[in-house]
Amino acid sequence: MDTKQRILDEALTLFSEKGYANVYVADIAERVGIKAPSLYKHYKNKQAIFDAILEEMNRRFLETAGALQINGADAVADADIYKTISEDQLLGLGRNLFLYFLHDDYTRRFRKMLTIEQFHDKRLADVYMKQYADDPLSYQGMLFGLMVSAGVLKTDNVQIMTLHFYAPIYMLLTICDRDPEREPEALNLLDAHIRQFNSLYARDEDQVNENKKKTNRRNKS
Amino acid sequence: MDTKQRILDEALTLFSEKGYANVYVADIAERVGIKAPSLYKHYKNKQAIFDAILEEMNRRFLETAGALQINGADAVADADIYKTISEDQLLGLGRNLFLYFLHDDYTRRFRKMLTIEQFHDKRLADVYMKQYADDPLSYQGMLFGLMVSAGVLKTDNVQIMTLHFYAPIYMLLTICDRDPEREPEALNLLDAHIRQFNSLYARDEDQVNENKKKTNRRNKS
DNA sequence: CTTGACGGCTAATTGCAATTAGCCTATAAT
DNA sequence: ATTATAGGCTAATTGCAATTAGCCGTCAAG
Repeated sequence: MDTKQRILDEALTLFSEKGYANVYVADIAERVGIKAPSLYKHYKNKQAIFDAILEEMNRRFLETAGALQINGADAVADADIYKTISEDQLLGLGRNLFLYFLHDDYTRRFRKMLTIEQFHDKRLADVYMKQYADDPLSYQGMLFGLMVSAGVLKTDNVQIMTLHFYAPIYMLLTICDRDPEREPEALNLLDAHIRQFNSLYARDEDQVNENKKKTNRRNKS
Repeated sequence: MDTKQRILDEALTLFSEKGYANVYVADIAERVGIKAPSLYKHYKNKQAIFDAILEEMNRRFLETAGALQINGADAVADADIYKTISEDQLLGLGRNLFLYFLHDDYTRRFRKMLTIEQFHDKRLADVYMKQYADDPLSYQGMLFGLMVSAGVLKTDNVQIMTLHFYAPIYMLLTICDRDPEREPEALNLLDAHIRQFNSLYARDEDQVNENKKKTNRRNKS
């Protein structure tokens, strides 16, 4: 069937486990079920395989961008959600993000490969930073900005609040990447983190009620 | 002079920039100012150089353990410090940790090498985790535990509070490792993070005063 | 039915980089 | 003064892994 695609897939798996230099073209071929020279019918050379993976990753990334959701509802489309977000919804947001990053097969392998090869090629460092630092921070920063405007969360500095939300998620992710057995422990910490985050940043009760009234009024009109 | 040591030093620099597999024995030799075959007078083979770096790192790590200080005062020895710690001292703690990790030449190169090679060898993943996740969390957890007992900071969950303090530092560190030009930006975020952390977790003013009285009383007796 | 593109194979070839052989000098110990 | 050792060099050697050459079967288009 689609040998060309299978090559990319197996190559990504191997690169993510051992790094580009430690993977032999023959290894990739074997996994695909062909001999090494046959690979060259599909790709010019080993580097071309690597580059094709990068391209595909870039394509998928653009497709997926902004597709993260809160409990099935499209996050950006319905800004009203954030006016009454509950602790449970915040938990959902964090868990979705964490589990998507951790379990999505393509994402996970790709992240590991980036981690290994990032100092080899500045392009990769940039992709890594964008995908795991800048983009999540700016996306969530926007969400939290909405929540703060709505009075659901309270802070002087949304950027730092976002860092407080995301940095622990990022750190737990790097822990699980290195040692998958620690995932249960990480999930517990994740929940505890988000609950504590919520109680630190949630508006006072007065403000909650105030806000609910406003929302009700708006909904009636 | 001490060629054997210079080999380790140059090798570490190269490994941290390009990864073990992409560094040629001849590169290391050139940097040291000798020819490749001469290296074998000092080390059995390339792998032995790598292993020697690991050993040396382990030795230095044990030496340095617990040597982190708050503004020059030994952190662990004088637990009283934490009873009246100020925002500035907290800033000092965070900056010291961050700048030590980021600028200490040996630490920085070693961390980059670990990052690149961690999936190649489980030992390295373990060292990385210990050095950049578990140890900092448990060390700071202990400090924060003292501060909470002393009533300087307030929380239900010291472990999560520690994560809230350290995870952003860790994340900013990984950003600067990949792109040193972002260090000024990271330092600003670091300060803002710690100030916000302090205002989120600091005891109420009542409790401050309460605590100061107690401390004074204790000091007088 | 034949032809050409596709994709597979085996058997070279190539090229590089680690390592070894073997030699040479300086110096420190006997 | 002799000699052994440490540490450097040049010139092989080795070995592996990427790549190329060249062959073959299949199958779809004409």
